[in-house]
Amino acid sequence: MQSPPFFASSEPASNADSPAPNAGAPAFSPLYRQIKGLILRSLQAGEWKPGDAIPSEIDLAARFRVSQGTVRKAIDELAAENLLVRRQGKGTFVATHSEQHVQYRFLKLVPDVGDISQEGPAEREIIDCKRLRASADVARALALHTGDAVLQVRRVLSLAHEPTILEDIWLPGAPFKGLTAARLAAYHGPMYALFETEFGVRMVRAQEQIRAVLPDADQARLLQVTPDTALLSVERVAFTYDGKPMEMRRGLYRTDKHYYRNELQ
Amino acid sequence: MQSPPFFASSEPASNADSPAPNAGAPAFSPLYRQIKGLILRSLQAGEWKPGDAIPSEIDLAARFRVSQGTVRKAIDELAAENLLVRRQGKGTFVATHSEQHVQYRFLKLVPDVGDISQEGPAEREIIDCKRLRASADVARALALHTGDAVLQVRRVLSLAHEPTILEDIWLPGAPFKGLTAARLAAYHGPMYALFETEFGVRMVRAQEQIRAVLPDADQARLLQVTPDTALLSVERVAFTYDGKPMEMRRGLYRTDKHYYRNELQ
DNA sequence: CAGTGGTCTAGACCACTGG
DNA sequence: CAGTGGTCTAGACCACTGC
Repeated sequence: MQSPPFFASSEPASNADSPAPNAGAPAFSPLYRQIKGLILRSLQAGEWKPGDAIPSEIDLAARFRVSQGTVRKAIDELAAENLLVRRQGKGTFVATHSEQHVQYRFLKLVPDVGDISQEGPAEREIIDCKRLRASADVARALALHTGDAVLQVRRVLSLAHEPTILEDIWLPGAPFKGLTAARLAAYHGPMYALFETEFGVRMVRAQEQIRAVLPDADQARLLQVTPDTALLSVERVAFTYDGKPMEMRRGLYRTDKHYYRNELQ
Repeated sequence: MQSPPFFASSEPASNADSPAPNAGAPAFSPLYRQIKGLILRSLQAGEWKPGDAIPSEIDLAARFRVSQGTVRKAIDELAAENLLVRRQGKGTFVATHSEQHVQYRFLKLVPDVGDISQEGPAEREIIDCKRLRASADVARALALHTGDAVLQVRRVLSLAHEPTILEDIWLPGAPFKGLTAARLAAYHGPMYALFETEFGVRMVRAQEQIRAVLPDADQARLLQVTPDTALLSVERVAFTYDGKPMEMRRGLYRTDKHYYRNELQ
């Protein structure tokens, strides 16, 4: 192997290691993080699509002219972030929302008794799907300007044949041009899988803000509860590879037969 | 370095890698996991206390007669699980709830504006602290029998001088013999830090079940809200090194000026 | 069987800490 | 400066998959 090739690279300074722009500190970045950044860039660029195998560690080591161990450490981190999935004997694959046997990776609601798979697939009903102008809140969450075009979807998910989740979803208009209620209704599988295959938008990370609220009349009716039923309000912003917010979602969860599960570590 | 020493070891089969007792499958366990198990055992046994430095990687490699890289991988996993903390140039330390600058590691409630440190330290008021017999629910959560002695604590935490969290805490009687309201009130710092220093109980992991509820009259009074205020119910079970549940806790959170924050990845 | 990821080793060198 | 964790390499071998 030759000397490390990327320290004086002509690559634009778009490393994935968020170097915290301190003018004074050169912010040492180890080689494996630079490799990680290059792999990430290939993922963003769509060189390998969700579900695909990426090249073997040996191939990547040759491509980047580093040792296999260095590639390995880069892939380790990407796998820990759920961007890649390793399968011994087979290869390393780009994570996808489609074929994951955990159908809803970001849905933390589980039934009091049994598990989510016993309830069968969620029944989905699209209540509404329209284009409108972003409110200040939505614009801020999606890093848009107030008044920019956004798509709003309202839907109800039923678990065990009981309406359980009411969601309002806001999407930036441009990347989701062509998304309609019909298309949503026709698609079977997680919404994020549809985003992947139809719009090339891959959600990799999200953060949620959870509160307890009482529903308004509309919400109560759609969830078939009385207006004095406390509900979980789950506000989510989801991000793509490059860290851009690409979805905002506000869910109202009934928690009479389910709970939001969280592991602390 | 000599040949790996632990494959035919006389150690009792208490590896940390949960070998899933399939009689048919020998369940290959790599060396670094066995080392991890041994380090974990030393942690459980109290060989190194929270806040202490553990021996250097070179020392551990010599002790276990493996390469530094193997020790390193074992420590990597323990650090990823927040049981150890690495500090370059200084050493590897046993994680503690005491001196962490994130004072409340397991508390995910954050203010709508600003951050938790701006609100100053939480004011704590012990409402009640008594010994009683475990109900069926509590016994199940703590892996006790119904009727076993447990300690129950009720307290209110105020953030920004406003009562925000009402907690009922149940602890198994035996390990917490001698814990009184006075002792709790006298201690400044996280309750889990007190558990560490005074009772040798170290919480390393927890899971929470979150629901939306309405308070009863007592609860509403203590939190200074009206009974029609929706609150977050956060039920937590916390575990020690050996995976034994050692605390059950039910928190009621006001979410009018705070929210429960969760990162999904 | 070849090809993949997974483990283990040994040694060199770097970055950071504190005396 | 010595001691710590952090990086990088190179090579050997193991475990798993699928042809």
